[in-house]
Amino acid sequence: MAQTLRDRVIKAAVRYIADSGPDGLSFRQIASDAGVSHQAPYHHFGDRSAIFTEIAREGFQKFTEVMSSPARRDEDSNLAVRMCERYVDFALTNKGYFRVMFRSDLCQMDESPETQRAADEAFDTLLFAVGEILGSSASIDEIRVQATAMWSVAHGLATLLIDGPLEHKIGKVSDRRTLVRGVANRMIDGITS
Amino acid sequence: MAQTLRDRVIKAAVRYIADSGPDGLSFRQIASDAGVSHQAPYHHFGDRSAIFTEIAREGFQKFTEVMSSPARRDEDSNLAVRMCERYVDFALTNKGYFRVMFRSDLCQMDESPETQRAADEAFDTLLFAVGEILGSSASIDEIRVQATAMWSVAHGLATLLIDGPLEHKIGKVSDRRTLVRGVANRMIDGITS
DNA sequence: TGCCACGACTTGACACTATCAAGTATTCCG
DNA sequence: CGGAATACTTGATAGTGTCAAGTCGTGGCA
Repeated sequence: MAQTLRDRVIKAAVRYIADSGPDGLSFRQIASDAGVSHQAPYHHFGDRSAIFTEIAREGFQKFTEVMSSPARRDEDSNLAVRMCERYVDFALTNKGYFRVMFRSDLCQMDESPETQRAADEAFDTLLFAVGEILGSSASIDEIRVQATAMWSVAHGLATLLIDGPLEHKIGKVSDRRTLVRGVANRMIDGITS
Repeated sequence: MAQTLRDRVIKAAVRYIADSGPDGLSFRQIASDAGVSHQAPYHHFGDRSAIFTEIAREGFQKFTEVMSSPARRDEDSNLAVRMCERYVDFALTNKGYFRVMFRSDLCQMDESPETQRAADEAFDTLLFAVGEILGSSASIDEIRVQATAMWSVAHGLATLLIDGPLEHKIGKVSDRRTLVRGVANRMIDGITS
């Protein structure tokens, strides 16, 4: 099954970003790796930032799928902990996407309703989960603050693990799962108390 | 008082990063803005990544100062909440530094012991604070997990506010301070319970 | 069948970038 | 006085994003 050039370009870009970050990404390099002229990718993506925007869109889509899938047996039974774990897992196994998704300086959301919508959908799954955790008695405002808290802790942990000095600071993170559950549980105690 | 070219270059770079992110930063543009030849900055910083490394070093230094300064009257009396607030405040008022400090793909810590040390020192102030919060009965492991949790929530909140879609998602963050305190308090409830 | 429009790509050019290499001018020190 | 170090400059090279103008095949329609 022949992959289109468009797909190959995105795939190569995501791989590169996962390895070396988005900054040094070169359209021309990717084109030459794919064995096409330097303008071929340009035909599929208006400009350099467009490919980031598209990667973000796909990323949010994958993210939503992961976050809203039914619980598996090997996952924590607590919804909040599970969300946290999935968030971090997603980030670490999809570095190439994750590193782009939250970079408003890279991708121009305002020019891509599709990416905007994908991001909204992702956040909605989070809001929905927090609503379930807090129960029907919680106010909208309360849900928003709690969702922000949950999002923050998962996002912070993920970014610190990916790009930050966390590993270097707390010693070898030999068992990431335990760390994530530990952190999430502290958080959850705060939320549900 | 004549600022050295080195200082002017860093200042201009930090300002640019705060406005537009680190990616498009151009050595040559900065040089020409400063009215010097395109190689002048190159003389002070071995290469492009060296300026990021230096910005990170200064950033961590400022960060440590902010985090370890004595409590002011207008700050929250709870140490954990105060640390959280300061963290986010620092990030938002020092975007140019913050955007670089945690980007291991941009600055090569491993080649700069000074930056490495500055980062270590920053984390130590955090560990110290968590130690105080938990009291002397807490184990080292417990302190590390709690410190990671606190760091994660503050870091996540800060990055989401700076680069992320948070503002767009939870509506206008009209009173950031209230949001940060709200989030921090949820976290703290978890930690101290 | 003939034609032509359009998508997918190529080729060429331009301005811009980081970086290497080799200058120059000043200052400070033995 | 000499020379080494410091703080630059000028010049050149390779690589970059992007504009503009091709080419080439395939599908649809007369």
